[in-house]
Amino acid sequence: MSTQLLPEKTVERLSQYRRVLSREIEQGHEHIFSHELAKLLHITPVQVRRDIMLIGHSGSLRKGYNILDLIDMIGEIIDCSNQQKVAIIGIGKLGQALLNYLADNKTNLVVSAVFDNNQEIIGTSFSGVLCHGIEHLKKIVEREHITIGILTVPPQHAVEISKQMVEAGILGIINYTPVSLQLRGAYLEQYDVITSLEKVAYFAKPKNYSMLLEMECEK
Amino acid sequence: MSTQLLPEKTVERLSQYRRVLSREIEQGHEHIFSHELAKLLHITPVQVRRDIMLIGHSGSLRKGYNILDLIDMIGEIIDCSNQQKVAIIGIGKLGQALLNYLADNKTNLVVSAVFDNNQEIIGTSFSGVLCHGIEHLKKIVEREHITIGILTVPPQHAVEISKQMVEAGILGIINYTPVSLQLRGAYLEQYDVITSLEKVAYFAKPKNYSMLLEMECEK
DNA sequence: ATTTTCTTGTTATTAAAATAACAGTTAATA
DNA sequence: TATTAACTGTTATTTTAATAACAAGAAAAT
Repeated sequence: MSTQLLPEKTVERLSQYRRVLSREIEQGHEHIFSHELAKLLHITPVQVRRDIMLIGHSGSLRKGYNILDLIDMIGEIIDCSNQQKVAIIGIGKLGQALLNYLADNKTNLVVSAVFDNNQEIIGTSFSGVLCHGIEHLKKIVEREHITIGILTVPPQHAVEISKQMVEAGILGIINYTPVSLQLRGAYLEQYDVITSLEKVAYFAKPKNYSMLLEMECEK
Repeated sequence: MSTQLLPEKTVERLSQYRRVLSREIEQGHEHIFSHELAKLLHITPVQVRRDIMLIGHSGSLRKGYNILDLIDMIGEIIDCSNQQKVAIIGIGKLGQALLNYLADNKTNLVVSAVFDNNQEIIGTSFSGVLCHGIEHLKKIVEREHITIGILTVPPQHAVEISKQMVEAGILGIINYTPVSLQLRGAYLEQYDVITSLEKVAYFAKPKNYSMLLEMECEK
């Protein structure tokens, strides 16, 4: 277990390594080379080796990396031995979609509660997870030891509810609303749907895309 | 209109500038200072000025930037004068959620078609957009001059359908499936739901979060 | 008129991430 | 036993992004 923080991008890739590695295990593979893992994710072997170096893992020289060991190691780094619990706040279309994603993909993160303010759905279950009224946020987060929150409420409630989440003891929030938040007391990750689409729009414009291609050729 | 490619991060911020600037216009403001715009997005004034410099826009020294001019300029850069058209491929929960986002937020990107392979929903409309069978992708993309695609199909179809999208003439794809793609012929942006959640899990872990805070203090 | 204040625009520096280069090691091969 | 081939692990370099520093100019204040 390293005592230093890992670079953001490395953490992201570790998550992806783990996913493809589980598939390799299912296919009966025990070891994998850096160039094989790299190919699965369309990145370079050096990047794979560097990431694995940073987490302090070692491969063997002619067999590559032991897949199970690597999966375990990544698990300890990302989600600890004790599984972290997640809450989804705002269980509209996006919240439900994300819940399905988490159910389908095996991750050690488990959604323990969802919250909403729509009286009609409070008390019902989504993929087996009970929906609570938003007013019970603090109580249930504390009781269930939930540490991660997914924020998918309508934008006008984002600021207020994000504050409540931190007060309730949530340590990490991923904010899917198009509202820029600033929190102290919890790690915050923003994802802006419109922005990433507009970014694609910019780089996909023929003039810009051809400039990109030219730059790649120069290398 | 600059002839050089803008940095990715700048493009992302331009998208966000535009959104908050439209709100400023609605509130009757005509000009804005870099530090005001920065505050709205919780970034630094220098970054705002630098981005605006890169797109070749100028503010006035004591009044700041003319908001309408800036919005227009960003529009020309991101979506051209001629509105770009978007298709959503795979209109499950996530696809529908994204469609709502695009409808709610004003952006110059307009969803012109959605596609699915579920016979029951083909022919029905989502937020006023007709759902077509996936087999008509090429025909409709060509007819409607759609250039951007949002990929939200089940993972097992991601590779095959992404190829069809490029063949159909789509120039930019945002891939929400947890499958790593590599395309030639279109700009590709990946977004991995699980990965970003696992990243939050890592940095939210008390030991890691406190290291982050320490690093900020040192500055 | 002159000074001060506050802002933009731009260059210089630092930090983060990706890439390249290569040393070192093991197993297979001659 | 020596040699080659094919890896890993690590350091060095380059690229990209963010931050800091500051010159220059317009309005306001004196």
